[in-house]
Order: sequence, then structure tokens, then C-alpha cells
Amino acid sequence: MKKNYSLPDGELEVMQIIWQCEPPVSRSTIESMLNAEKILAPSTILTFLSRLCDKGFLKVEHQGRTNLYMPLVSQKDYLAEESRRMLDKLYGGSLSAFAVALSDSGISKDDLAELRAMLEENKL
Amino acid sequence: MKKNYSLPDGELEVMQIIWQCEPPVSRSTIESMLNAEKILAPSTILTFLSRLCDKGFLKVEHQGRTNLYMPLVSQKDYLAEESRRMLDKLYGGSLSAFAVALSDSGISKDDLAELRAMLEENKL
DNA sequence: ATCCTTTTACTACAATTGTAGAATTATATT
DNA sequence: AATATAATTCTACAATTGTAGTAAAAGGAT
Repeated sequence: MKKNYSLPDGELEVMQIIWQCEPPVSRSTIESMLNAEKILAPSTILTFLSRLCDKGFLKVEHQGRTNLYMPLVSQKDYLAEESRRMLDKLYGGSLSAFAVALSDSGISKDDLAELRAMLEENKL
Repeated sequence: MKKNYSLPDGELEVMQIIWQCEPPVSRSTIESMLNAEKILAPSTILTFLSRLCDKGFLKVEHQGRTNLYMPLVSQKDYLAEESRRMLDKLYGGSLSAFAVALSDSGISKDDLAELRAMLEENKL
């Protein structure tokens, strides 16, 4: 049940789908949403789901032959922690250093404008 | 020699030390700089170094009993790529979404001020 | 020339991750 | 009730990663 910890890509993708759905989600729903991007065997997705349960990210509810999954960690919390971890690891915690690095790989004008707007409205 | 790819933590820490040194660096130098934070056996560091060579991040030059390592990928390039990868994975590429998430986990006033200044001077 | 020391190269191993086949179980169908 | 269907659980396996012991090699000291 440990939290505070980075998910590997496969598990993260599953979480992201669950976060964008209404709470109890079945494997088959996840599978169809994932299939937009990649095809995975049912058992592969179930492996991810069960690992996410072990890690305390999901709770499962058995309904006869079907399992329904619910998130125990919010997307907001996860992203906040994960982003900070990354910022610390790569830039010693400096958001502006991060922004500079990004500008080397291209940021959209729109995104910059949005960032500026948020700063000006003290939304950060 | 594949590039464009995320380094695991251990290897990244070694790269970060190499980047902050003058080019040809020996294992022992890296070891002493690392020791400020963590203690690793010499062979552990050599394993990281040799993996980094395999991955095309470093070039090695044998000097009798000693090896000297030089980066083949710049810190700037690596950070730009890695940051974008992360931003895409977590936020669909939106820097402002990232900034919002961070504000949930605390950004320093100073860092915000710096970011604002850079935006105002069109440094991004 | 021999032996000690330092450094590297080789080998190893457990944990994590991506991926899925096979076995099992439970529901639906006839 | 027997059987086909669909879902899950178990088991497996290769690649990657963190970590380091041990063997080998090369330079320095005597």
C-alpha cells in the first residue's frame, strides 16, 4: 500500500484512462479505450490492473465474473507529486529552468500565452 | 548507438556529474563527487559508465589502467528531449497544465518571479 | 623480477516492467 | 443440466535496472 511513487508507463496509461472515466471501470472498457492507441491482450491489461491494486492506486470490486476498478489516488495528487519528482531530479526544482529547456524543443505560442495569463492573474 | 531515450536514475546521476565537469572524467572523480550523496561500489559506477557507453551517451578512452569518459550527448539536448517526453506523457504537451500541477505541490515565489521575468522579456 | 595496489572487466543476481499463454471460474445459452 | 463464452487468475519469460563480488590486468614499489 505504499504511495508516493512513480508508475511505469504501462500502468500510468491505464490510470490515465481510469481517471478520465466515471469511477467504476471494467477491464473491457479500459481495453476499448486503450485500443485507440495500442492493442494489448486482456491478460496484459489485467496484469497492470492487479499491479495497480497491489501498489494501492486502485481498489477492485468483484461482480461475479467481472471486476470493477476505482482509483484510490487522484490524478491531481499523482501529477503534482510526479511533476515535482521530475523537476527536482532534472532541474533541482526550478520551474523556470524547465521552461527554458522546453523552449529548446519548442513550446506553442498558445501555451506560452496561457502561462503568461495565469501568472498575471496570480493563478499559480 | 540509439539516442532519444530516457535514462534510468542511476545512469542519469552519473551523466549529470559528467556534465558538470570538464570533459574527460575518470571513474574515481565521479565516485568522489557522487559520494557527497550516496556511496556506491566502484564496480557499480563502472557498470553505469559502461551502459552509458553502450547507449551512445559516452565515449571512453583507455589510458593504461584508467578510463576517461566524455559525453556524446549534451545536457541541454538531453534535458530538452526528456522534458518534452515527460510533458507529453503527463500533460499532453501543455506547459501551463504542468505549471498548475506544480502549484499544487508548491513552487517558490522566487521561481515564479523568475518565470514571469522570462516571459516578460520574451526569453521563452 | 616479484609482489602489492588500483582499476577495470566479467559475472551474477534480485526486483521491476512489458507482455501474454494457459488454467480456472462464472455466466449465458440451449 | 451440459456446454459454449467471456472474464479472471496464475504462471512465465525476456529485458532493464540497481548493485556489487570476483577475476584479470596494468602500473608502481622494492
